[in-house]
Amino acid sequence: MGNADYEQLLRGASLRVTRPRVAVLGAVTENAHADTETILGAVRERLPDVSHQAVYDSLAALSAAGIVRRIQPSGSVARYETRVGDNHHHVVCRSCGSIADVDCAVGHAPCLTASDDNGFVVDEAEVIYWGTCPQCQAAQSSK
Amino acid sequence: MGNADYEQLLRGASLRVTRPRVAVLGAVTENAHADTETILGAVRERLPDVSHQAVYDSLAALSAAGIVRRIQPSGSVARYETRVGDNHHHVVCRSCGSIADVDCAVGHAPCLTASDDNGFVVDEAEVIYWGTCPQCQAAQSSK
DNA sequence: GCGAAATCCTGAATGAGTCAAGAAACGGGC
DNA sequence: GCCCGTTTCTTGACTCATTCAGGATTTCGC
Repeated sequence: MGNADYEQLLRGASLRVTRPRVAVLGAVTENAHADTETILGAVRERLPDVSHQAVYDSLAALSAAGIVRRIQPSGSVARYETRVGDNHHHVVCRSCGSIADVDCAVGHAPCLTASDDNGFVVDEAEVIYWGTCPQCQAAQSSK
Repeated sequence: MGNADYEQLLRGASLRVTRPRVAVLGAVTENAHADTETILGAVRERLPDVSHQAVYDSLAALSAAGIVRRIQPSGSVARYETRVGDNHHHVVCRSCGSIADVDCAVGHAPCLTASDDNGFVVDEAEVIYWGTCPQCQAAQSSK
């Protein structure tokens, strides 16, 4: 994906096209599930003088527009990804915190229907699987 | 539930029975989905001189033992509940942050099976429904 | 190009949560 | 019922992701 594509995405969401935003979008695309610090580093490879504040603002704007998705498993800092709108979920490693994508197990949005919603109007279901990643399994069994 | 019951729970989990722990357990039981500050306040009604550190330590010990469950939706502080082991999930209001329980929509632990686990060994699936609570719906429609 | 509005920068503040070291409490064994 | 080793609690300081504020720049419709 080139910068032109990112600009398209931004314009399509009625967002102003600024260099920090394009760079943030690129950084998030190339670093799935990255935390803010990693994104900041990646953005500075493209645009050395961005402030961390601009990155926070951009991420907030992109999240609000639905272009990026913010995920934050318990005990972790915020992480971001650009794969949105396809109903996929995440596995998180309890020991190292790494995250991987998981397509929804049971077809299309079955988990979206709560049996008793207590009067809430539900618009999204988020699933987080907790477990141990292959690396950590190997590390533990070799002890 | 009386303190004797809480003591039983603690002993059953091979945890030492201390007054802060009993008080924390009581506070979490009576304040479902409460954040740490609320729990601290409730604990101090029973035991005025507990330190906040003792509450953090107790919550960590109880969580590790599986007696309480820690939940932390994105953008929220940590919250705790005592209803564990029954595969229920949560609805979170996007505008006020309130949380309600939801029994699993599709029977027993269906969401526990990821379609492709990327080599992860999954031991738990956590589902968070995002939406708007009745109060916030009313507040928004009356604007 | 021009100007209003949005966005970005610099720099400081917030606050949930953690760390550390010594004091006190728990509970198994006598 | 008391002792002792270990766990837990207290006090107090500290970390660090994230947010807030005010002024300077940039964007984009006209």
